[in-house]
Amino acid sequence: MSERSSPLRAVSAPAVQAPVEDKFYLRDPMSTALGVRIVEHGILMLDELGYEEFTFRKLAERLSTAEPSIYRYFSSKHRLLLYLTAWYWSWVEYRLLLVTVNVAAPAERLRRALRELTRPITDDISTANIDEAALYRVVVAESPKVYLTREVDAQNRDGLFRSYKRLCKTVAAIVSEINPAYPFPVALVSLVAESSHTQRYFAAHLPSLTEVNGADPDGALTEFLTALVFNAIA
Amino acid sequence: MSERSSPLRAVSAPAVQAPVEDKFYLRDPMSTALGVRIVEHGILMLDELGYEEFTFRKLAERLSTAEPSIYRYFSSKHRLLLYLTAWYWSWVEYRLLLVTVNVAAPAERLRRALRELTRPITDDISTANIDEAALYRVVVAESPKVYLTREVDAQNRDGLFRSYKRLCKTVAAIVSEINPAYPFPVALVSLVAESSHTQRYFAAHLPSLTEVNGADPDGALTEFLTALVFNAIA
DNA sequence: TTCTGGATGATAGTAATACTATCATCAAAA
DNA sequence: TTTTGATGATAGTATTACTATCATCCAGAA
Repeated sequence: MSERSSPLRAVSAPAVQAPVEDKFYLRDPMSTALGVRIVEHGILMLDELGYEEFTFRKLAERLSTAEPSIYRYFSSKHRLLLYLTAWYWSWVEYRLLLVTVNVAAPAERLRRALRELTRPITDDISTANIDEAALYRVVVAESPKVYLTREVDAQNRDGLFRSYKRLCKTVAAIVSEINPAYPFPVALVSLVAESSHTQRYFAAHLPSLTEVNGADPDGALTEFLTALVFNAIA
Repeated sequence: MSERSSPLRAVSAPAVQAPVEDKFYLRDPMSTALGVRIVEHGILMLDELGYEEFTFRKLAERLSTAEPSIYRYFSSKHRLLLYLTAWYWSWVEYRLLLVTVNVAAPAERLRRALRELTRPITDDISTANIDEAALYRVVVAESPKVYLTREVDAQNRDGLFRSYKRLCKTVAAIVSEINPAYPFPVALVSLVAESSHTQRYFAAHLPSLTEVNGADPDGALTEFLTALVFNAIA
């Protein structure tokens, strides 16, 4: 056993034993060396192959282990993706809190929060074994698949979307601070969160569906969505 | 052979032989009785089972035919979904043009266009054999899966997303008419088109991610997105 | 009327996927 | 030293996503 703890816990609630997190996996992948490699190379292979082509058999081959060993951690590749996206949202929330804490003016806090929400995540040394940039690409290309299934309701009941919902609620609270009368704060934030991924995907694959494609696409996207929010709540 | 023509052609370009449309299917489903039943019950089964659980084998059983007969029309269930979503966007564009033609004021034209873009589609007698309401639910729950695959680029090259792109371009032109300086007209429209589905899905399955959930959710969604657009381009 | 082509039905088969079961091994904690 | 828990290795199942083949059947041309 290693001394690593689950990234979900590390990021969001280090000291608390959150029983709900266990629903993502059968065995905490961050508690063993094999588990860490499953997450690490799971991200890389999802990035390389895409969700549909990715299989546990291929991952097992890459890790020189057997398929059942992976199933001991995650009951399906869908659960692995669910785990990775939850990790991603927790990580975004962590960074978002970092840059907004101690900022008095709510407008500036919102501006910073939106920047964290809409910019791509590049690799970060603070998380060993996790290629953040690859994870970000996986989230952009695959994350809607975690909730667009017939198991959403059951999985939502199990708390598997908690980190995403909490993040949206956090940012929505800033919106309401600025304009308490605005009737759609959470919808506005979840729209921005989803759209930042969708528009980036469009820019890469269906470029005629977006203008976010010039010299500085990242800056343009943040600018586009930030203006959208501030104009909506003005 | 029946006298029906492809709905894609019927809606978007009745008189033109559009060679590109053929890429959706191996044989035009609207040219035969079996083809029509495949589309008709394909929609119903996708609505009932969801994309993942839906298979051509189950559809064949329901139609009292054999699996290979369906493969003669569509090379995969993904192609069927692609065909259905293209049909959906063509249909939306048709209705949108109906309610905006002969409206002089661009602001009013945009308002009407956004209403068509964001409201749910209910059944319509003008399309026999097509349950529009079921198709709409399928599009809301499954449409991102048509482009979130590794085949997007090839399929985009084949013109399979043409109807969606044309619709966004059409509405974006109204936006530019109102404010020629607005830098993101197409992005704004594709964002609204996607978000109208996403927010509706959230309302049904992840309700804490949106406020579009009260007494009149349809009205609230249209209002939310319309205000977003007009404030963005003001 | 016969012929013929195009659509369908029926059956079979394949490679791969998404798992599950079982048992032996092996290292470390108790 | 015993035992626990993780892993390795092998095998097997049901289902999926197709493909191949051939017989039949009906409508329209000759």
